[in-house]
Amino acid sequence: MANIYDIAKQSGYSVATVSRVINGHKHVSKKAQQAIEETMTRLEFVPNAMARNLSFGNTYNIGVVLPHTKHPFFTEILNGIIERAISTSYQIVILPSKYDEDLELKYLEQLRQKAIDAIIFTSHGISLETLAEYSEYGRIVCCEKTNRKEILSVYPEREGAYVEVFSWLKEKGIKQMHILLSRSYDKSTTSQVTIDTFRKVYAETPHKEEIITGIISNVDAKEAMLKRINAGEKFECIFSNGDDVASGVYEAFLESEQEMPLIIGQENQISGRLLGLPTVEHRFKEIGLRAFDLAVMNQPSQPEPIISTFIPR
Amino acid sequence: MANIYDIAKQSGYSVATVSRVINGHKHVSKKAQQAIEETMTRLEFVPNAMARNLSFGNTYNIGVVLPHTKHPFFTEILNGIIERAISTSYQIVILPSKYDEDLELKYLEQLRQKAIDAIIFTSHGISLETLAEYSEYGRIVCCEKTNRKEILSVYPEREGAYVEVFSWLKEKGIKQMHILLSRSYDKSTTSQVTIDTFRKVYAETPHKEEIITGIISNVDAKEAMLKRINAGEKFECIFSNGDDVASGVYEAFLESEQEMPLIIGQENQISGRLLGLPTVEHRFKEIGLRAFDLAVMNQPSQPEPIISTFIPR
DNA sequence: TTGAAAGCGCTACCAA
DNA sequence: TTGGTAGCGCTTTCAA
Repeated sequence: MANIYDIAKQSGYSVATVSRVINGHKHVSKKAQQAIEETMTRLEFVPNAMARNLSFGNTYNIGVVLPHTKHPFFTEILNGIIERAISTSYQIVILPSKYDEDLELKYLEQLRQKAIDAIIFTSHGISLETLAEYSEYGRIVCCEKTNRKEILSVYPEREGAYVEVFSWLKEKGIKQMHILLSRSYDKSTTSQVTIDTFRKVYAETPHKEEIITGIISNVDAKEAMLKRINAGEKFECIFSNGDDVASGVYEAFLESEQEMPLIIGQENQISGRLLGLPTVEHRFKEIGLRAFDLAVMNQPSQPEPIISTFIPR
Repeated sequence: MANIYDIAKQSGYSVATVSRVINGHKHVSKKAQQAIEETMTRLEFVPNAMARNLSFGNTYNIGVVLPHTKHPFFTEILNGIIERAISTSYQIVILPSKYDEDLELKYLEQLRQKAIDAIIFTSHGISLETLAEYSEYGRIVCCEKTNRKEILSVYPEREGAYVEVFSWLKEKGIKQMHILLSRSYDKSTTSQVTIDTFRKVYAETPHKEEIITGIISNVDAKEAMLKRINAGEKFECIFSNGDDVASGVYEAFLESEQEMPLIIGQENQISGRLLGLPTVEHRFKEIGLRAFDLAVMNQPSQPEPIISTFIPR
């Protein structure tokens, strides 16, 4: 593979001039430019990306930390990021985490090693303190509300929509409610908002046994519900964390021939529409679009809410 | 940021020895190792990833070309790739293409520029000839059946399942069939297999008007079907390219209060299960797992089929 | 407008 | 076991 020295030698100019041509800089004579370009195409020269990055000091890589890809929160944010990246010179590097703190730390180290220019945490197992510590090595954006100024933030503003849902349910006369969550209250701000909003609207704390965590997929939901149904538990209303999840709940009741409770979904997915379930629409893709902008831009910014809406059905 | 020279100076050893410690090489005294490691932690030193890559001559980046992320074929393959990559030292770089040949060429150039070590095409707009030409710069794997030995290949073997589907439909007495496709016959091997298998089983060529292309999402399907229903077209059976797509078809008929035709889905998605539609299960995730292995390994290999199965309902 | 040479930060060969 | 130094391939400053 030809390198810049070969081009210099064969064209009769210096590497400095060749470099100028490569980068389209001024102060190169027409003659030199033509000779060099001719030589480059003749030798099928392409500049080595790594070497350029080393010289420039940046990588044009944006890392995206994903715990998994089983929930639209993550896949939709990723889609937004990808869509936004396509017309830029930046590339998206996937950093799968499984919420593993060691892995997340490894990725933060990559920021320090300048293997990536910026990092987007769609979610994080590691503490915000630790994230903040690494912000000196590159931009860090987080898809949750955080008030630390070192961390850029764009997040779904769920509370308004949740207030609507719970008020709607209360008005309907719903007394008992099961809540399906992906992660526990102490680990997830989403879980916190959900429960806190319930508490606010209903003016009571949900029973521990009525909060079911560890539910991510349709199958998780179906299995968890079947178990409880078979144990004789009764259900009036189920507030789930996704339409696909809600469908799993629906299937569990259908299969065990129990009376169908009122099921609420989220994400406005196809499954929820087919079953006619009320749902909450979150604009995750927009969060991705915005997260990319924040990762690339240099200005600090306020946490940016992206508003969710309730879709009754 | 401290570099290897700083460590050398402060620890009293040379950069060569520091490098040996970084890479865990032999022939370093306990004393030297301790002194150097102490200095590294004291100065918060981390080796620069770009510089190492430049020296080593590889990047540990695998590029994955995705036309879009609206169909499980792409998202599931990507999931498989990610799952497989997580325990390796390789990273996944997303290369969105929209089937745009210029973009795809740009990505192949990155292979030449050594910005990525290997590239996986989940699908391609560019010709196999061109792909083959670039194979000298890095491993190229393609998620479709190709007989060129320069290109590694792992693909869904659909024909067997399609024979089953069409035979099943024929036995049921289905005479007329509409076929929904993502891309046209000449551009997509999937479309070719679909139509060729229909032809084989039914011993007749499908009517041009009964082949509907450009259908990728649920919404595409719903809109296309509504248009045709409103134009007075009649439907006996619809073979679609996905359960979510099939659901769009279902919704169109439901909305326009027409008699529901027999609808066949694919991908075994939640939506198809909820509607009780027959479907074809493709093991896309496995294709992703395997594609990653091929991209990382150095041995050439035969095209590898991953068998699809028909799920009647 | 051009070129020499000093970076960028690290690896690995060859001597010692 | 160590160190000197020539790479890896490119950019950029400083002189000319």
